[in-house]
Amino acid sequence: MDAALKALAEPRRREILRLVWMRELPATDIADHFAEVTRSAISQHLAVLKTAGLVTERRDGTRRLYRADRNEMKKLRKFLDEFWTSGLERLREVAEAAQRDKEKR
Amino acid sequence: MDAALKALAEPRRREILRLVWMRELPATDIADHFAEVTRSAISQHLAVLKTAGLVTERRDGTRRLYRADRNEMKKLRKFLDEFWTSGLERLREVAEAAQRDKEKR
DNA sequence: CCCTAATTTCAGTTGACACTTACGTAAGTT
DNA sequence: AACTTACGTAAGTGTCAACTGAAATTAGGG
Repeated sequence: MDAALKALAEPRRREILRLVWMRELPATDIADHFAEVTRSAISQHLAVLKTAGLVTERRDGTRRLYRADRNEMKKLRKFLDEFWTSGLERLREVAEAAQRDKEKR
Repeated sequence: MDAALKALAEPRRREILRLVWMRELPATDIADHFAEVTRSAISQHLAVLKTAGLVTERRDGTRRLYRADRNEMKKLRKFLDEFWTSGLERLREVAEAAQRDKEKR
């Protein structure tokens, strides 16, 4: 999830993820969508997304087809949700802070 | 939202946000939570979080109190949600891709 | 007014990262 | 076998981001 968050911090990678969200696409088609950068750059972005678990790769002859792996995005949402819902976690931290204050005195 | 995503990509900043999620905290208390880095580094992280709209700052004498601004996080959740829900956006992109294919031939 | 506390700001260093160009490679095509 | 297509990988470059240590800033107390 750490890697996924970092991967999504880059706008270009978000755009790529959008492209492969609904359908599988070969690397070339993805790269064609970006006039500003080279194929190589896109290939590297795809690698980042892949190791972050945000996309999966499937080979078909000479081509490589990419598709979003929605599971990782679900985890991200869950992570954000937990900022609200996990009151327990919050309480633990409050307790720890109080402890530190005590030690300081 | 772009800035918020980037801000959260850094683990230290996520931790800070957790600390000020439930309660207001002065910068020093926040910095004390991190033994590994200097006060200065934390101050800079706080600045990033602030310009990203993830925390608010309130001055009280010589101290500065920080607190999470949950609104921005809500926006982030919305952003993630829209990867699923905005089918219209997806359809537009599919249409554009088809157009590009046509032009290629 | 000097002093201390709390905190930011500045200058400089280092490492990470997005990028390009060039090359490598595997699978189809002629 | 030679060629082409569809990619990844390697190496090098420039920029940005996280960090440190020192100086500046701001408020309050003696």
